[in-house]
Amino acid sequence: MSPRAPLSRQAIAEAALEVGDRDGPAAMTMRRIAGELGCDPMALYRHFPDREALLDAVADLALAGVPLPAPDRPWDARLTDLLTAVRAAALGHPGIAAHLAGRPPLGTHARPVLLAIGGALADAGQSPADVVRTTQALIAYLSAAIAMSVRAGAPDARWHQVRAVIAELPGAAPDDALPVTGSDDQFRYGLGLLVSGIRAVAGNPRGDRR
Amino acid sequence: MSPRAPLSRQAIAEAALEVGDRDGPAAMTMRRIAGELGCDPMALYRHFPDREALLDAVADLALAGVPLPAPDRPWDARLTDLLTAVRAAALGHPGIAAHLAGRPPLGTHARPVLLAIGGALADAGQSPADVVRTTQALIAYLSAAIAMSVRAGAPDARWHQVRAVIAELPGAAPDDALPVTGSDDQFRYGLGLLVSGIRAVAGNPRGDRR
DNA sequence: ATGGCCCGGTCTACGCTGTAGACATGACGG
DNA sequence: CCGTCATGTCTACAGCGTAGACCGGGCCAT
Repeated sequence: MSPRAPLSRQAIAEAALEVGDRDGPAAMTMRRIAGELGCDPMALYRHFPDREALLDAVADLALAGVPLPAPDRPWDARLTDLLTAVRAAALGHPGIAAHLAGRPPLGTHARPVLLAIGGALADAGQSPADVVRTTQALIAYLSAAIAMSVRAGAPDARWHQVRAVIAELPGAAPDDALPVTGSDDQFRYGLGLLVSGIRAVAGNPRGDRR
Repeated sequence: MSPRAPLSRQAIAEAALEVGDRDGPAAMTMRRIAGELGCDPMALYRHFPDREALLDAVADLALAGVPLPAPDRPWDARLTDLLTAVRAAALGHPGIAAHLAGRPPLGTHARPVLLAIGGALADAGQSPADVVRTTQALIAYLSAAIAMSVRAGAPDARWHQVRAVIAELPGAAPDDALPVTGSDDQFRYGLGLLVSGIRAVAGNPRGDRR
């Protein structure tokens, strides 16, 4: 009696994201997603060529609504805000954070973010070639950092062992004085390293707008 | 007639790596690996609790034989060499590079590498807490950069689109003048950014040994 | 009005997956 | 000689992605 709204890429991706959010990335199967929507699994193939494409759409959807910084702020502030916002958006769906690591965001929602990053770097005085290089480096850091940041209780706690190994270095501090893997503190620090590196190479270190 | 050498974690991981190398990460199924070894699939479970554990061992194995730099060289040279060597080792098995991205290397073969990185950073004058932070940042960059570096013909060519998007920035150079995603050049550049950042923060910028 | 066509959704079925649980075998220690 | 244990095998199951045939209904040219 309720003939259900027609499917769409958007609606499917949303349902998939909800499933993944609730039960982890492995739960995002065609059958479970279809169940969430109350339709036949094969219906999904009318909108996506295969499961991989659907998962790409989910990753992209997770980036919807990332706020873009005002373009009149200094490039380094814009850069920091952008990457922080992307990470926050991804962590808003902790169940699929790991899923994002191997899946660079390139869809509709990700493009403006990517372009904003590039714009900030251009304002830092980088050449187009360096903008490409730096953007890729930032995305690399960002995506792996997101994967690290799944909460400690998540099924994949592998990353947290990095800390344990380093704690064995001679002269290391007591374990509980070390920063937690994937913490906000940890992320900001790494981001700060990259921004410092960019500043050291850039032609516009003061960060004025051009 | 040939009763086959007994299985072992090492032998199984090697077979799995060979399968993944040859036919891609999705081909590393319990049945295919067992087939490669000429044994029953269930035999693998006598040596690994489940498939995930086996794949962890594969990731670790890919890092076997990474050369450690001489400890009397400056910290930044050691750092650069280490990360470059890890990347080279991973790219020696291009079929599974993507597989490594979400799977930080923490096993037997990876530990000395991790400790060497930590040692270099300590020599750079970092506090133990900063060593942990920086190491994690480096590993984050490294693992995603490896995932980016699978050759362009690989099944997962997603990363290469980053370049295309950035090429649309106003004033960008012609597409073929931009660095190739995941190239050696690209990797070195990002690594250089991080090292510059470390140097800017470090207490021992000249890189002398302590 | 009518015939054709296509779009979106459904159904069935196939080959493959990870792995639980029972069983065989052979080595070893008492 | 018997029990115990480690190792490898076999069978079986639930679940997976998806190919291919089918079906209703809306659209459009005639």
